[in-house]
Order: sequence, then structure tokens, then C-alpha cells
Amino acid sequence: MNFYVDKIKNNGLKVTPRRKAIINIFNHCRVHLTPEDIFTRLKEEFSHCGLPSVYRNLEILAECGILARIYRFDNKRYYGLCHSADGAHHHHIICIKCGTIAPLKGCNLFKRKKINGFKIIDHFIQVDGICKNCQE
Amino acid sequence: MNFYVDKIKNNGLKVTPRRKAIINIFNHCRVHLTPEDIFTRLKEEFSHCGLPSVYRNLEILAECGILARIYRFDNKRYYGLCHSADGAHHHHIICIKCGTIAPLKGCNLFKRKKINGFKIIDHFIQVDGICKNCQE
DNA sequence: AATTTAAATAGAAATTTTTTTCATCTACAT
DNA sequence: ATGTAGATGAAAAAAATTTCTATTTAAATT
Repeated sequence: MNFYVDKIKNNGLKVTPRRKAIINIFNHCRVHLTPEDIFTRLKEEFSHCGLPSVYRNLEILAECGILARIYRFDNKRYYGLCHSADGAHHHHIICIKCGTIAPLKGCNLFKRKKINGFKIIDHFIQVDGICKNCQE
Repeated sequence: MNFYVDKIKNNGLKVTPRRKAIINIFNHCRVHLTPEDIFTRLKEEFSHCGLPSVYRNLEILAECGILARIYRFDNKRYYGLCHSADGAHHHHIICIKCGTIAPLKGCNLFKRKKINGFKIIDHFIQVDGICKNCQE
């Protein structure tokens, strides 16, 4: 948890019980969740937290690099805990069965400055797969 | 348009006026749009189309490979016309200023079967940048 | 330890986005 | 021409997200 606390502080943000509770949830379940999921679990397991706070905090924690934004084209936001010890550039590979998130290193896109005449500003890569456990 | 008509037919779907109208809109503006955008333009420029039909058709056209799903983390869906003459595997690069979409070839991810022990099922890559015109 | 203050919070309400339902209609294969 | 699976629109509902505001709180400063 100290790791996350530091990250929050380094971003000039406050370490609040809500934020710790949200990180805790992700730490325990290790899958990706929607704001609604978080809201439900906060009510069950931890202190209550208003839905607007959930939205704000998920977004803030994502900006701190603590949470990863997960892309699914089902019109919901998903977030997952970003398991990366160092702060190195990376993306994520998601298990479509259990939801586990693993870091995906070795992206060579961020080194390039231009592609097809476009000046590169940002990029997003996500791989969906089936993790070792779920393959059996 | 014949190119698109064939794609729709090849997917066992009907070529309806609505679908042609939607493709027409994308063909004229060449940027990425939300379902709401499409709905508005259909009312203005082409025949009217109910909002549910817009949602359904955008999704259907995306599955045919005619439209590309664009990822923005602002909680809206975006679609854009996929300008790729052949059916080769590719992704997209988006201009964050004007919204233009260009194909991004040379993805080497889809060749790999496994990464980090994960069996790869799918992957998504998107690059955001500024196109030649908008750089000036 | 008390004070201060900018940031964070909850809760309600409003807004926006998306989906469902269902009766009707249509593209197109036969 | 006709039959049929697929497509459509209208209305309604559901779901997701944001706004607003009064209140509370973390943590820096006394």
C-alpha cells in the first residue's frame, strides 16, 4: 500500500480513506471492474462512497498510473490495478476468462516520433488473451 | 459504394437505405463520429433514422469491417470509416485535431500466438497524433 | 495540539447515453 | 409476385455519467 500512497502524494493529491479503500478492492480481486462494481463493493466491504466520488477517484488513480484503463467496446469503463513495479512504459494483456491483468513490456511504438506523416501524440495497445491458469 | 455493398452482402446482411446513408456520411466527412452525431446528420442531410437503428447499424457495420471502432476515454462511442483497400490486418491512427483516420499497417502482434504465457485471442492498437495538414 | 485551507466527499438531481420492446415494414431470395 | 428473415421507428425504460452544493477532511502550518 505504501507504494500507492507514495504515488498519490507524488501527484500532489491527498491520501484519503476512499482512495485507499478503492485500491484495496483492486488488490484483493485482481480483475478489472467498472465504476458500478467498485461502488457495490465499497458498500459491502468497505466504507460507503458516493458514486460521483467513485468516478472521480478512478479517473484520478488512473492518471497517477495506479490504475490502468481497460478498453472493452461494451460502453462501460473498466479499470484494473497496474502491476508494474517500476514506472517503465508498458501496456496490458487481459485474460478474457478471469480478468487478470498482466503488464505487456517491450512496446516499440513510443520511441517513434512520426508515422505516416502523423506526429505521434499518444498510443494505446491492449491484448486480450487467456492466461496460463485459465488455459489448463 | 459498391465496395461497401459487397462487404455487407458478404456478411449475409441486407443493403438498406439507412446503411448506405450512414456510409455516405462517413465518406463525406472522413472523421470519426458518435452515434448521436450520425443521428443528427441523418436528420439533416439524408433520410431520418431512429436512434436505435443508428446504434445497431454502427455496430453491424463495424463487425463487417466497414467501420472502425475508435477508442476515446470520454465515455462515448466513436466510429470512423476504415480506409483500407485490401482486407489486410491493420489498425488506425487518428488525428486529434481534425479527426481524420488513417490505416496503420505493419502490426506484428497478430502473428504471435503467445505472450507471457497468455494465449492471444485479440488485440487492439490505436495511435493518436496530428496529421500533416494540422501540423502546418 | 489547535488552526487553517484547499481538496475531497456525499447525496440529490439532472443530464446524457444506450438498450429494450414490439408492431410494422422491406430487401431480396425463391 | 411472394414469403420470410432481417431491419426499422416510436416510445419507453434503463443505465451511465455529470453537475451542483453544502459539508467534511487530510495534511500543512502554526
